[in-house]
Amino acid sequence: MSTYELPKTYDFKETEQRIYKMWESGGYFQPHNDPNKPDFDPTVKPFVIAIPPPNVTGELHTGHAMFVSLEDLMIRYHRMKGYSTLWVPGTDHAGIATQLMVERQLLKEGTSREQVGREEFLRRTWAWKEEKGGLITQQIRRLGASCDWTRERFTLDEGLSRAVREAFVRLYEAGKIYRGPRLINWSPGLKTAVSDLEVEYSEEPGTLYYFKYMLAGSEGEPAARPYIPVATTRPETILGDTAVAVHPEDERYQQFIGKTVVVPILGREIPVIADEYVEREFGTGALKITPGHDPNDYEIGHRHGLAVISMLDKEARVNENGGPYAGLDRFEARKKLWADMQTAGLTLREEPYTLNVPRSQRGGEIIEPMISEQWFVRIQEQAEKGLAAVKNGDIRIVPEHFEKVYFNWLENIQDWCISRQLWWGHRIPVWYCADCGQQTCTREDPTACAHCGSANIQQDPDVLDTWFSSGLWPFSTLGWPDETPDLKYFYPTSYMETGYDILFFWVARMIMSGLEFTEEAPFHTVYLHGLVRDEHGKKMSKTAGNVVDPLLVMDELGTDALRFTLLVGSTPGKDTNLGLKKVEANRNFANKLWNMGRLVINALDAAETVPGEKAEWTLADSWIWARQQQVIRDVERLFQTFQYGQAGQMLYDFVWSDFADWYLEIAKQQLNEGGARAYKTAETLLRVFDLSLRLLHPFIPFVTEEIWGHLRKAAGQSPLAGLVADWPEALIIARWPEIREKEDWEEGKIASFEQVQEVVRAIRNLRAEKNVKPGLKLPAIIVDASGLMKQEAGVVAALSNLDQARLSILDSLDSKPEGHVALVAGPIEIFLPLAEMVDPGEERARLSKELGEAESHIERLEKLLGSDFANKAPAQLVQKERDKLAVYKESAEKLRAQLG
RNA sequence: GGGCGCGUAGCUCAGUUGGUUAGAGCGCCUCGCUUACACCGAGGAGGUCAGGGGUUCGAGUCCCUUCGCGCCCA
Repeated sequence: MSTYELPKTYDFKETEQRIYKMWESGGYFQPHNDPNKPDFDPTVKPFVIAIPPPNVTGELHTGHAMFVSLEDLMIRYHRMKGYSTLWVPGTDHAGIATQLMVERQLLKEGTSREQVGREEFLRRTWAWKEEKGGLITQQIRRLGASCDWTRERFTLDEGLSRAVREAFVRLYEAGKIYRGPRLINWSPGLKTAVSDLEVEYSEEPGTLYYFKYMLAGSEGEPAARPYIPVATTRPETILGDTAVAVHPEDERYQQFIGKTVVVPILGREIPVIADEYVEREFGTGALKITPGHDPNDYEIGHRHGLAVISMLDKEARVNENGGPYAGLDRFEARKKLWADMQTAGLTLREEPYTLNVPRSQRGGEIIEPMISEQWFVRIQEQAEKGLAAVKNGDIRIVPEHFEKVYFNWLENIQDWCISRQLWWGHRIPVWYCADCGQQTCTREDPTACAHCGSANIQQDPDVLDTWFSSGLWPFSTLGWPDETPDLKYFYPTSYMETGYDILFFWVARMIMSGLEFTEEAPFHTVYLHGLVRDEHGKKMSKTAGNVVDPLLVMDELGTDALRFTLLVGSTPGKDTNLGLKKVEANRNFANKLWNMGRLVINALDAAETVPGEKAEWTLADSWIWARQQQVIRDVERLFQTFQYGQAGQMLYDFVWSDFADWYLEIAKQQLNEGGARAYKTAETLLRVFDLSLRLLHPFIPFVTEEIWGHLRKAAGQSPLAGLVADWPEALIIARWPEIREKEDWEEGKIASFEQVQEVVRAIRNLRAEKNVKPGLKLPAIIVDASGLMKQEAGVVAALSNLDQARLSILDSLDSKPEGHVALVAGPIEIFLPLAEMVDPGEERARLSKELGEAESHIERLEKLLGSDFANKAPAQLVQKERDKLAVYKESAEKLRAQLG
């Protein structure tokens, strides 16, 4: 009979890799409707996500685990709904990170990139990428990611490089790109420009230095000469000062405006200007202006036509403009200059002050604002289009409040510095002619200057910001600029799912690039998830030692457990805390499902043959079915509103608290009855469990696929084979449960079953309270006029461990039976022969307490129903409260009778 | 300086368009290895939803305000 033996504990280690291989080799990750194949049907709707490409140098962290879990959930859900689903995977070349990696390696070998040369360096970097670059994609596979690996891309591969080239040339030709000296963020360690977004500001203790800007041309003793007191946090930049600014209405300095002052030590004369930017309350109210080394000063300098002096070189050492300090490091120069100024009597005082220090996101060195010759994209027009796309609803951001953040950034955007002084990346496709000095920018590498024909041309040495190529990702991965079948069918993509921390870095740039190059929004929905933090909400960091390694978690507790933990309890856009305890609980959930599967499979044996007569559904059958329909409706609604966490929680509760705790226990009884009842029960078990597995599959794909496979096989060999005949060969491509309209009978059955639950709980509660031996089957008298208890006697007896042979169910009872303890559950009374185990005083106290509770509810509800509530609240709601009141009144009456 | 978010059980967090007895996991207490599961089952304790005010028949949920914490932008 029993042909199916499954181990008692779900073995995820044995299962996960095998299942993943089965999926991948089965081709299930590829869209079922493929525009490159002859049977392509253009009317089938696609659902597409472009993966946020992880750094090719990267190793799996919880952020990856988060986005993979979410995107795989979205993808699997849509796949099951019948969309032609495509999830495009790939990696990002990560200019700085990768270059650093290889440079470190070279350093170990005692050489450097400069020594080996550009060509050799790139060869080594590619070699490194080929060798180690696949690691992250393997790790993403472990998470169960159902992306189409046959379409995997890399930002530096041939196709994507062509897309980058095309994009650059188009912008260049349209005059939307320019080269020039501007103030940018310079990383002296990496010796490259970095993006504003790659600079972090940290509050650090520092000093505010007060000193004298002496009025030019004044005579006499230095101590008596007029001066403007100025405060600065960076005295070394005095060497680059080109003005002193005061507020135009500041009475203290009125007489200085328009005059000139003398730069300490250097002796240059610079003007005193008036600008409203100056805060009169800060420092001395007079501000030194260094346009070459401060963004705000740069602005002011621009307004006033001031000279811009760069006083630092690429390694942040003082250059020839620093006079006697030339050659000194920026921090040494600070000390030396200040000391010299002290000697010269130009200093006033020093105060401790908290600085906002710009530091590189990578490496943490102090970033230097510097004037540098770089390439920029004119961003204004693109930004306006990007704003419009969200404002007019072409793109929706979830959660909505990030729209404001997005608007705010785009409204204040600066031209985008796209050149980087690196070697690893897309080289800027511009050649300079040594003869005529003109630039040549073409789609194919030129051999001669486009202007004078000279062969004496040289390519710009810089590469493009990595985000330039990432910005093209949603369409470059589909073949753009070619009008490939993939691009035509799958573009625009559907969702862009990523962390809110790269809303500006990436999402905004993709939107702008998409609109610029394809004239379409690259996706219609942006879903942003929060950061993954440790158990106590702290940011994970190596120094704090609280980093959770998703690979170790998967080793110990399984991929499904990790995924479910990340998905459930997290809310869009909000940070999530990841605690191992939670993962463990979800590991247990997977095991619970496994064992439910074992029970259901065993139950199939109970349905020996297809019975001749038909059995009606029992109350429990109707209840679990109605409950599940409710859950299907709710889950659908939650998916539509991106509330995946809640959907998962709801499924967890349904499966564990309703299906396992109640229905399975009742089903065991029904199976024991044999015949048509057992058959019908097995059928219900199979159907409800099947739907549960389908609903859970996007959350926990491995365990559901594994159990479902066993279920399908076992059912196929049973008399219930007809039920599984239309199941596909794998759960991953099974159909998502369809919503059915609520039918009239559902609410009534649910209410009746809840009445049964209440009676059972009341009896269990009393047994526990009075320490009745767990194994002891008690006789009982139940009084119920409705007929429900008579009908459900078997269920009540089994679940509350009553002796059914000694269970009498009466319509009414004139007086309380001797030697019994009374329980009241709404309109139903239960009498258990426990009087001898119970102290009468205690018993009265228990009943009085219950009566008190009922009476307080009655009072509350009568007051509520007597108020405006009855007139103003929806009728349905008022009726609900009236019904409740009736039940409490009935209970109270019964309890009063007991207390007699 | 501007903007955003958060404060719910001992801990970590959920909580639909406001609907009247606020949920989960872990932890804690009492029982129980009953042939799906001890990665389990049954029962229980534990909350003036940060404080104050307002709107409403009704507020954890909406508005104002105070306090505390966090993030983003300048």
